[in-house]
Amino acid sequence: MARLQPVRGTHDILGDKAIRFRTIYNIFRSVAERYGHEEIDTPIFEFTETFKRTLGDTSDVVTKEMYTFEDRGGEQVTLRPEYTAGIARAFISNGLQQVMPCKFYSYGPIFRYERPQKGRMRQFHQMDIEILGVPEAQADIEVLAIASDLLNELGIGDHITLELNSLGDPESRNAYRDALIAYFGGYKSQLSEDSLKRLEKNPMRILDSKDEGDRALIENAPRIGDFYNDYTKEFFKEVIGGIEDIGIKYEINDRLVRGLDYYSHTAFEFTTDQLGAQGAVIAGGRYDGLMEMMGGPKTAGIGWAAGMERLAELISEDLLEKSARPVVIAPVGNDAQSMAMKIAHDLRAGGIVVDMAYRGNVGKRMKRANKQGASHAVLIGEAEMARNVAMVKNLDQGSQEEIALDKLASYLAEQRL
RNA sequence: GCGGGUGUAGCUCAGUAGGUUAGAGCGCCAGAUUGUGAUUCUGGAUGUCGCCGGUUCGAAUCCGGUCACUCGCCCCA
Repeated sequence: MARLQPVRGTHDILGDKAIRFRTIYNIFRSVAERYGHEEIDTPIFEFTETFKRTLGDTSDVVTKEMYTFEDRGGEQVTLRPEYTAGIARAFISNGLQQVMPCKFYSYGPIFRYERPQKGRMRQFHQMDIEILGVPEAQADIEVLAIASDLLNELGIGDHITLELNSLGDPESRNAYRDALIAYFGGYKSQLSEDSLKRLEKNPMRILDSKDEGDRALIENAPRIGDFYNDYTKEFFKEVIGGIEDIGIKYEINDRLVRGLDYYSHTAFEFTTDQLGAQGAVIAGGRYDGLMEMMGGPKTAGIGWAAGMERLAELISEDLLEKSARPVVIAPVGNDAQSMAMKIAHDLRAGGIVVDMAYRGNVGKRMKRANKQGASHAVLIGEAEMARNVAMVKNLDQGSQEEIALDKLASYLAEQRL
């Protein structure tokens, strides 16, 4: 136990947890496909440069959280710390601007070297949604609608708040940025150490600070809404109107920001207060500047990522997909055993879930069948074999009946409806 | 990366003025019942007391370190 432990911040997914993951993923996929999204699966690692370019050299993810290593060929590669960069790269690599718009969904592991905590692991799983090539606000609305539908179908919509903001187009955003630098620049002596650094590299991130001294300053800091130009105002209005029309509740949070330059317009987070410090369950935004920054054609983009582990903690037991109850075959004696395998095979070919009670006397095997949650036990011994029948016991009712082997599949199929 | 809490059987946990072979419930295995399952009864195995080192005649218990989990900071999904 001490020796064979998993790497810090990684977990085995089995049992109840695996069922939760599967349940959530299936709902996610069905919602995404209903919106016309198709599956994309990009490699789990990329050239390190891909992430550095997209995430920026100042972000925490790039500067201290990436799993980066040199492969045997001397290439610097990185386990993906987020989805968007890989999908954007795939878009460019595959020349997908020819087939725009592209609506994708994806699911898989993500890696970040962070201090593990509840809801925060080093290998965790995200579901991802992206729309590429749609600069219109309709994409923003659809992407939010997918998130909202997903949460509702997971039965947790009521416990989650959508916080929404607009970062504006580049013009609005730059004006705001300058105003922030001017404002906080006047209080340098009062800013926390972290925020001082942000002032130079990423002034909008100061708004995220939880430092008490900072918070007082932030209270009176300029508001982004005052810097929106007409286009930005119109765009934001359209997004808000669109989600109101389909009944999505939201709260405007004008302190919700994304520090990186390629973000614009819509930014949002779905958060819950039920997971402690790690409250964001889905987060995303519009990144119209990203493709160009990566060296591709200028292409609008918007998307979000959802944390599988966090959602898995929130959903109710009732939602879980129960696996089908098996029919368990209990042979008695060596001859029956080989025949049992054949019978099992035939039943399985007919779509029936069949398990075997592998060993022991009849009592033991029945006990086994019960433990496996079987609906029926199929008993085959010498007496039955001689007459080409099987004894089929309904484990819920305790009744049993002799059934001819060639009728077994149809009998069970009917019984188990 | 910083600060606090925790670490005993597969699971949930008892077990401190340091004292023989470390406990309970659940679960697991076997038998009562060699052709009939959830009950019941009987019996059994649970284990480097997270790991390494120190103090001591003697450490699950005290001390130091380390690893992991956990809560907060940070960051985010």
